[in-house]
Amino acid sequence: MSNWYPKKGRVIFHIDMNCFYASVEMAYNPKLKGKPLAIAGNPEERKGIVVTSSYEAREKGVKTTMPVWQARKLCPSLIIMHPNFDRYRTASAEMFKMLTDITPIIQPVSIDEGYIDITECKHLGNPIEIAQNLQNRILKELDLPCSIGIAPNKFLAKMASDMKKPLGMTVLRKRDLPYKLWPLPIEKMYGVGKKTAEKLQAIDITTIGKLAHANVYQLRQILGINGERLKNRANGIDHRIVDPEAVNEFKSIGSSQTLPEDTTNEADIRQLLHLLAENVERRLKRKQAAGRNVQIMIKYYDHKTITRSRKLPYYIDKKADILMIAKELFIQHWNSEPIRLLGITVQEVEEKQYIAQQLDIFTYEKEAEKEKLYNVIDRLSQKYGKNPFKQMHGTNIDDQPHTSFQKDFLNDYKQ
DNA sequence: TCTGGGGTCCTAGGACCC
DNA sequence: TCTGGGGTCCTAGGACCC
Repeated sequence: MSNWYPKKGRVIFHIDMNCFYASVEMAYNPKLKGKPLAIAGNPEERKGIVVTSSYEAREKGVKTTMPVWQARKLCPSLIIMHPNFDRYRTASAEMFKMLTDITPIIQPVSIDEGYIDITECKHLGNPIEIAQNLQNRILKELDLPCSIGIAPNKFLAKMASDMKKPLGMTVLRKRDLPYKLWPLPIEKMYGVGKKTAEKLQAIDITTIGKLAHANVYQLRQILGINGERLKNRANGIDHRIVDPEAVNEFKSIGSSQTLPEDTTNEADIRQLLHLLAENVERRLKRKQAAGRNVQIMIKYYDHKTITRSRKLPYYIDKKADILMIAKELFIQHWNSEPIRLLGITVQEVEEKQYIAQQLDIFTYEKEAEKEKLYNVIDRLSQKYGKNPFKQMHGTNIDDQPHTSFQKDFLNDYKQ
């Protein structure tokens, strides 16, 4: 193991918290240590699946995304807890704060993992020492185990942190590839999922090493541009930088939920759409952002899923606006079959401070209102072949048969 | 008794303009 | 008369990750 920084090139860490949610619960309540523990969303309902589990549970075959009933069968003594997201967010924030004592070049990837670039941290010691100290500190002060991958780029650091768990520390340099990376089965490679693995296996690419030496034209043919990229990664080539800004550049904000049971009940559906729009509004507000594309997702009883979206000529962030578009899309595209899950996502999201510069706020609101009204009238007339304007402002809205959706929709608009 | 909820990125086809 | 091709935008779906 080299104790020296490379003469050229970077030194990247990938820090990966082990069984994060389960470990946080164990730090919080040490009596749970050494026991099979699973964190699962709504264990009593059908959507209850295992989100994370302790190593003791994994030994019994409990896996992430496994339905709770199945996990219980495999491990009758399994302790099941609801997720305490506030707890996890706090622990995560404390962990990331420790990283700032090493370098400001930090890129969080999710609540429990992130990259740092320590190329310019020679004053803190060699990479091994820095990693060791960090791992010890996280364990000592937060009572949380992590694995650290040390490599010249992000991809290798990511693969390295995965090689030893828990409390692992793995160096993966270019010269280590032939014996540390290449023997791994292709499906272990980051970026290769089930589908890609199947395609690669079909042409006898069964290990990362075989991918590293594969014909690039053949790869491009079956995987497109991604084939080339994967081959480069397998050869240890990855020029992506550790970007501290990336975390602020969110592009969409969505909320989705599985219903307690498959349904065609319009009241239930309407209620859920309200809830989803409210969630999205709240999270947009929290980020001081707005978006100009609304997408709905409908997953039917048979898991067939459709998405339908509409781009808007203005930015929105209010529940009523989000809901209006979502409902229109829903009415237009629901095929009346039982629904399992609904989702609303606002896309093309920008922080308001950047949007405000585009248009003076008065013009913006006026134009937006006008545009919205025209669009609504247009689409309603197309759909119902009547003059919807008369309905909206008329007195006899109940004279004609309306579905509850249409009524609800018009009510929303009048507000 | 199967299979959540939050995202990102890429592809492909059609509309439209020049 | 009967027709090219490039570029951009929009939409839908799919693959992948945690």
